[in-house]
Formats: sequence, C-alpha cells, structure tokens
Amino acid sequence: MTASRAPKSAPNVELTGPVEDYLKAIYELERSGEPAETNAIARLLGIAPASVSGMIRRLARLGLIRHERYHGARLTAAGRRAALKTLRRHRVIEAYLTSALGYSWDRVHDEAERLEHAASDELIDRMAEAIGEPATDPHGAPIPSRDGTLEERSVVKLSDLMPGDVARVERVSDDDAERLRYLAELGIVPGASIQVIAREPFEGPIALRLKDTSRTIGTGLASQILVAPGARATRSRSAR
Amino acid sequence: MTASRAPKSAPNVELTGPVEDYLKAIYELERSGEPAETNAIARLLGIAPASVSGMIRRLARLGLIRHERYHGARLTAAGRRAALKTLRRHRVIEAYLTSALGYSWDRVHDEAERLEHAASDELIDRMAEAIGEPATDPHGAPIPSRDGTLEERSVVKLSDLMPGDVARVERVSDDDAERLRYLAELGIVPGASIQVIAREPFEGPIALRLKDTSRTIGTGLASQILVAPGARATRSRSAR
DNA sequence: TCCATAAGTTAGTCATACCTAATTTATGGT
DNA sequence: ACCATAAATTAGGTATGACTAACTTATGGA
Repeated sequence: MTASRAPKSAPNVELTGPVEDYLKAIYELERSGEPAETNAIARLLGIAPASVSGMIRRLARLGLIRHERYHGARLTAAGRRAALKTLRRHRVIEAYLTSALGYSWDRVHDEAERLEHAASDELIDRMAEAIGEPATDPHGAPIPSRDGTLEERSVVKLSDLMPGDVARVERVSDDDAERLRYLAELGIVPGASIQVIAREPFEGPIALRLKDTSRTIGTGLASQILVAPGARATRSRSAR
Repeated sequence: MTASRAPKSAPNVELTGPVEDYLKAIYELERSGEPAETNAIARLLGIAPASVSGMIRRLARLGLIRHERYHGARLTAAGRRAALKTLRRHRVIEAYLTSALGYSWDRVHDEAERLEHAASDELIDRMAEAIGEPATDPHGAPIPSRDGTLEERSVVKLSDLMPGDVARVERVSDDDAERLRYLAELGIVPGASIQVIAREPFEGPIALRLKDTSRTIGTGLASQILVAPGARATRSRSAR
C-alpha cells in the first residue's frame, strides 16, 4: 500500500521545515483524540491563527491532512507518516546529543528542532545505531521505528493521580529548558518512582514522595509529567 | 574590536541559509585575489545570474560585501567572518561524520551542506572536541579556528606541476561524490606522495607515479587537486 | 430563540529567494 | 572610434510563509 496512486498523497516529496513543524504539532494535538484546532496549532507553534488557516489549506491540498472548515484538522496516513518521520528525527537527535556529545537534557530540544529538518535518513539511522537504538529520547518520549511505527505507552498525567497512588515517571515535556532543569533538581526524571501524598482542591498543589525526599508541585507542572500508574492507581477524569 | 559600532556590519544577526551559501561562494572565488563575479557565483551555486544580482544588492545592504556595479563583489570583514564561520561548520561536520559516524569521504559534503545552516556554535565545538580538534576536513581543507582565523597553506594545483616534480597531496575538491570515489580508487588522498612523470601539451593527460602504481589523469581533474610542492617543484604559471 | 463571544477564515501586505526576458554596461578587436 | 559580444542588471513574475485587520461561522447561556 505504498505509492499506489500518483495523484494524491505524495510519497516522497521533500517537505519544508515549516510544513514538518505543522505536522508535528497536529500529531501532538491529535493524541487527545480530537482534531487539532487552528488556535491550538497557532499557540503551539507561536504564530498567528490566520497564518495557520493558510497553511491548513496548503496541507490539505498536499494530501497531508483532512480538514472540514471551522472543525479542525486530522492527519491523513501520509501526514501521519511524515509526522512520525520528523518525530523520529527529533528524538533520535535528542538522544544522540545527550549520549554521544554530553548535552544535558534541557539543552537538546532547540538544537534538535533545527537539525531535524536538515538531517538525512541515513544520518538519523547512523546516530541511532551509534547509541544502541534507544527506545526513548532523554525525556522519555518514545522514538518511532525506522519503518514509521510507534507504540505509545499507556500513561496518565501526574495531575490525574489521587493521594496514595504510586507511579513511575514515564515522560516529561521537553520544550521548556527551565522546567527541565527544575524537574531534574526535584529528581523527577523518566524511571523515577513517586507517590502522591496529598493534593489540595481547585488545582491546588500536589505533595509527592520521591526516593528520599518529599516535594510539592503545582497542578500545571504536574500535568506536564506523564506516569505509568502502579498500585492503587486511578484514571479518574473527575479529578478537577 | 567586536560590536563596536551598531549601524553597520551587524555583529550577530542570524543569517539565512542562502545568505551563508553566497558568502561561502564569494569567499571561495575571492581566494584567487580577484573579486567574485556575478556569473561565477551563479555557476558555483547553480542558480541564474539575475538571482545573484538581486542577492548581491542585499548582501551589500547588510554590510557583508562591497560591490561596485559591473565589477564583482568582495567580502567585508563582517562578511569574511560569517563566511569563515560557515566554512568551519561545514568542515567540522564533514570531519565528524567520517571520524565518529563512519561516513565515507564522498558522502559527507551533501549532508554538511544542509547541517551547516542548522547547527549551533556549541554543537560544532562539541563535535570538533569529540574527534580531537582536527586541523583539516577529510578532503584536506583547513578548518577555521573557533575565533575565525584560518591559515591557508601554500599550495599549487597538481595541473601546474612539471614532469619530474614531486609533491604531497594536500587537498581535493569535496563537492563531487563521483570524483572523490575515483580519486580514492587512484590513491589520490591528502597525504599521498606523487611524482609527475610526464604531461602532454594542450591540456593533455598527466602521467603520475603513486606509491606503487602509475596512473594518468586529465588536466581538468588535476586542477582540482592541490599539492604542496616538494623537490624540483615549480610554481610556473606558464604551464598551459 | 437569540445573540454575545470565541474560533476560524478571508483580504491584503511583506520579505525572502528564486525564475525568465529584456535591457544596459563594459571590453577587446578591427 | 566603433561595435559585437559577454557580463551584469532591471523588470516583472512566482511560491512560501509569516503578519494585521476585518469579517464570518459556530456555540452556549439567558
């Protein structure tokens, strides 16, 4: 089912950097199940909503997304393939920079953001091989395979856990260097075990037990931390 | 003498990829001593001369070149600085790809051509450090230092040598993969010793003695090979 | 049911960087 | 001194991808 029809969904046309960025953003937003909304894409990419409208038309014309006016965008198979390819580049580069060149995890995102549009498939594969084909990037995000498949592990937001719940940190957002430095200081890194001690209502602070210490963080920060639930876990959505 | 006057010669403004490519091309062409001509730049970059005229106006406005209409372009100090920075990126990347990731010397140019516009200074410095701060790239081209200085070694074209001359291969052109594969096959790589056995008039073939073998190459190819003259060397320009 | 507000789109503009076609300038040979 | 030719430039056009301002559509609360 590859390159069967010529007219639609270009199989190997070079995409521009901005197009790859849009596809990544739409992929990210679509993970919730809902189509990616114009304003959400604009916010994520830091551009004006009007600019997104224009690009959405272009992406639809290229067969990379489906789009119903006023009702958001969804990736097509071709669009998803391109998004996963870019995600793989991004995450392999992040992993390589930390493993092979001594970067700290808070400095790799910006570098990868630029290199992901310039690196060839061969370079990415060589990088991945050189560091032992890691399954995730330094922030715990899974790396799509060479052939474009990705199994997203089932995770919940730390902010959705209830007091008593135990969990393992799976993944943290990678796009804010300062946040990453703070999390590292707290010991909230992929693989760390945590337990929710208490949480205050109305988006209040969440008290956590870490390996040796106890810390309290805000709900906003906790929603950027994805965990694999352990004992007495709950996936209740009513925790607001 | 850094960032003294604000109005001219922007010290740290981000340059676009194409601008960096033009500066590299002008730097290369200016090595002959003559200003870089519009048509020569166009040929080197594979674009139309009319496009070069437009860009030359922009580069002059940016304070990166001086330009007298109909009389070619010369880099300013700021332009030369930017060109050397890009050259450093290009050559460090080429060296890193061969030393650290197993690339062959004929495959690094295209990759570097794209990465050089995306890599940060920090990345370049880390790459250089990781492979022991090499003085040249895999094709023998000198790598500008961190602070933007470059000593070009004194070299002559292999095509300028006369029969009997002995020389050491210093550097070969890096931009044609097929040529590089052929040169590797011949054993014409930086560091190799060669002696000119004979040469035919009117741009005729040049007979060479290499380590164990003898080979004959054309003048066109020989002009892409720079050598450090040894015994009985001549720098006669009349060798045409 | 209506309508205020939020979300999305259109219209019009700009900068970059390329193109082809037409024109202008420079230069060397007679 | 002239002029044919090569080199360079200008004129006008295209695509990408961003912007602001103005307008349209969708939606939920009274």
